[in-house]
Amino acid sequence: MNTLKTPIPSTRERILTTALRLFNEQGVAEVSTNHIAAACSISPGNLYYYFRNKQEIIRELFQRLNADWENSLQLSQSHAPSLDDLRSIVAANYQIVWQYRFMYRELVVLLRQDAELRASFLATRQRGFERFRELVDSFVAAGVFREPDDPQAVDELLEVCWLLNEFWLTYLEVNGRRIDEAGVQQGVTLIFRVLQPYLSV
Amino acid sequence: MNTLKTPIPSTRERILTTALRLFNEQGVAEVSTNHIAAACSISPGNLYYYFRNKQEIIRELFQRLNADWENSLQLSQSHAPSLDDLRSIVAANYQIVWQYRFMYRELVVLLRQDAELRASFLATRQRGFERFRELVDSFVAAGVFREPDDPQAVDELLEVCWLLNEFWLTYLEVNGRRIDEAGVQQGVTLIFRVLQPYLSV
DNA sequence: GTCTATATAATGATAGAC
DNA sequence: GTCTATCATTATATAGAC
Repeated sequence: MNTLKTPIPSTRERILTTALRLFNEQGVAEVSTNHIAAACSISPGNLYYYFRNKQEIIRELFQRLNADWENSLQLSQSHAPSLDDLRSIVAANYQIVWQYRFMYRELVVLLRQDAELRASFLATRQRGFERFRELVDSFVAAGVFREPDDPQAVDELLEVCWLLNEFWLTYLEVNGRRIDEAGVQQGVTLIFRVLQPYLSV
Repeated sequence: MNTLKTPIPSTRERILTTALRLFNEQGVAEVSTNHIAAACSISPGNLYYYFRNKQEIIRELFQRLNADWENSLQLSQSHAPSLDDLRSIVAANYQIVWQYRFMYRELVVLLRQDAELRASFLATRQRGFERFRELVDSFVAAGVFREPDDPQAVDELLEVCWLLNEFWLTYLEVNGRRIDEAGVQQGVTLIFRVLQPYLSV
């Protein structure tokens, strides 16, 4: 019955979820393969049966991040988006960023170490950004978003919002703030604060 | 004559500037005390004559960051600040962040490892933020900045600008953009883009 | 102050038994 | 699949000669 309701995670799966948790809690450099194995209650050798090295674990976690993004992008393809849709899309983005927060904390170093990982991450991220742009464009078309005089303005506002999405939770962590639903909501509020002067509501 | 024009830096000084450069280039975990010593063309043992360990080097670099901030705060105490003053203050902030960019890239992990370092960094940063707030308040008083209806708005806008100041250059690095004067200027532009709807100019 | 030599520990990783 | 045993490598750090 356990098999049906809560399937026992495979060893491989436990390694990945444990690694993600430890990386999020302590940072990549602070967590060795030995630590991960110990936290999984398996031997160090066993870990290497599933992954050739630590980098491969990181790479797989990045692939899951990418998959979650792709998934989230699918879901947000509603055709007559409202500001509430924007609100929930932004909140969903924050959730993903939080789930894989160690990556966003250490992006520069992690991407520099692995060209392949860098390429796939940036590609997915680019798609997300463009989806976000389409969303705002549709608001402009619908008159919800008043187009600014300066044609560069929309691009710049988009970039600010995207940066907030990626770094707001890190910023909260730096401040020593416990991250909870309220923290995420505050991040949503900030993005709407930036856009607010252009919203005709 | 060399002594007068460009004094030969002490070994201690060379260790610090070399460590800063390597950390900025490669990240903290990637650079060992051996690497630093080699880049200074001194023996590993000699490095330990000046610093008890790697953490002490990092801590000293943080102290220099703090000193640069304090210094910058002094300079920005002009009494009838204009928007151009704001512009140059923001640009100066970006310069400091860039000079010590490894810290801003890895803030969460670095601060967690050292409570003392964390306390002093957050204290200085808090002062900088409050100085920034005073600046904006003075603009409100002078009528340059139109106070928004929502009383929370100013706080939120300030927080967005501060976050931009701390993370914009990291964001550029993630994008693989070479950081130059233009990149910094773009960061200044973004902050003014956020504030622009409230400026009566 | 600076070096060489070395101690100690941790890490990433592999081989082979079960 | 999982473990034990083991290794090569690297990193931090110290002792003592010069």
